[in-house]
Amino acid sequence: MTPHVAREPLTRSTEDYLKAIYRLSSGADPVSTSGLALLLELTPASVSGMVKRLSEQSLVEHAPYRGVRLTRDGRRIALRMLRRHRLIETYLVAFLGYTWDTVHDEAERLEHAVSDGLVERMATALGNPRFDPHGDPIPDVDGQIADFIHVPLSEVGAGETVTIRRADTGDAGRLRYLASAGLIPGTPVRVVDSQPFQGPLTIELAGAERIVGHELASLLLCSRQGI
Amino acid sequence: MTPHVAREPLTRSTEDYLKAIYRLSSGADPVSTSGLALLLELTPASVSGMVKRLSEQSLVEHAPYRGVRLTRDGRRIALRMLRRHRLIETYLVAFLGYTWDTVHDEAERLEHAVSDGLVERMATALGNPRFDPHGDPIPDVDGQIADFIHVPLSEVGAGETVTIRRADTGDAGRLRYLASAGLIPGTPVRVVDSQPFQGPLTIELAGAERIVGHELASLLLCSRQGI
DNA sequence: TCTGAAATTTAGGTTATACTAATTTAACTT
DNA sequence: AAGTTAAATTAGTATAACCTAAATTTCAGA
Repeated sequence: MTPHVAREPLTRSTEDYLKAIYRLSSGADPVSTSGLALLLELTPASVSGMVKRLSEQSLVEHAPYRGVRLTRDGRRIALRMLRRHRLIETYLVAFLGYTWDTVHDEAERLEHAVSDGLVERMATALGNPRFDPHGDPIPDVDGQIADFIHVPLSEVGAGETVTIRRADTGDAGRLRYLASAGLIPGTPVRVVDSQPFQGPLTIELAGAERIVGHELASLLLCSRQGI
Repeated sequence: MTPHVAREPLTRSTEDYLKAIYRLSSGADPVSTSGLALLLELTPASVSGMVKRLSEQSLVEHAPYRGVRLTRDGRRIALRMLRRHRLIETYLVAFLGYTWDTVHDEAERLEHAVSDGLVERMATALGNPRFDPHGDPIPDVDGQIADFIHVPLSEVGAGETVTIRRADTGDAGRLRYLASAGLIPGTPVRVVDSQPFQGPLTIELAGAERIVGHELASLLLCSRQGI
């Protein structure tokens, strides 16, 4: 179905750049060289050079001094990496005793080494999950990705009930704390009170009330509807 | 316990070279450049260059024009790769539906990407197996590797009973055939008759008699004692 | 002991990806 | 509109690991 252009094999760097560009492309605005450099922990000069090569391979479109964006091919690869990453994380948590705050680095390396076949076997073993342990949606084989509206918990009005969907941080300390507090994806939460000016929230969670600071609440992305 | 020298991170090539050198070091004789080149599918010139670099890192000892052998450090790394490779193969077969003739390539890539932690989790999930699906012994965490005496089935005398331990080939066709014939590691076999001059063998396997050609019989390495 | 073939190493070149330093472009301020 | 600053690019260098071609070493047999 998907048209596969015969192309030179992807290097690890190529995969990392495409993934990073995808990650930074919220909305349609092009991604900046410096943003990429920051995320990839490289110098802007290195990014400039690599971006030029990626654009020669038609994986990105580059308007010099203006920014990069993914082409259709580039996006396809980025989504494939995202699927791999999230499925690997889910697999490690489900079958090998990892916790959601420790899977990232392992997945980061494995995603470049697994074959499509292995990824699909893992998906099957997991029952084709649609979300990873952090609540992030897993793209399907054709690159379709669930994209429902997320509201930071900090912006939910008092009285409203929402379901936690994602913890928008990679920080292990915060992730551990959130998990220990029961604030994990899939959990329904009712906001009892929300103080203004970066103030704390009072929430009802599993029948009990609890106070959450503004910073953590802003990381918890929630949805209003069910699944 | 094991003294770990702080050293620059191992590249994928380094790991592959050390593994290959280990593989070719049967006995104590040094390994030849051309042998390595053949196994790694590289030119001898490339191997020469890399061997020099490895010896600067004290991972091998190189006597120019004479051959290479692993140092203690080099051997430790080679055995770690072997453990990874064989545990990954075992895991893929046990948990993800792979067959013993299809795991090699996947393991070949994964062994460079997994962490020690993941390898040990897989080992635990498998109950710390001592042999992989091909019957090859898996080195333990300290690099100890089972090493019992192997006799090719073709050289077992009539009347003797042995246990198949390893299929000494990477050829998928042969592996598939052997499996379909029930000739897999762990299986006890009695040699009923053995014809001379590369002739076929008659064996008794699971109560039934069966004829096996000399070539395949020579690939089946067996042990005389139990486990 | 010499010699020539085979094995090995060295010399020099290529590619991918990084770096630093220098330059160019864009954008903001006044 | 000009000047300043921030961002991005180019220029030139480095490293790992490969290659081909040329030179060197080893060793077996005459």
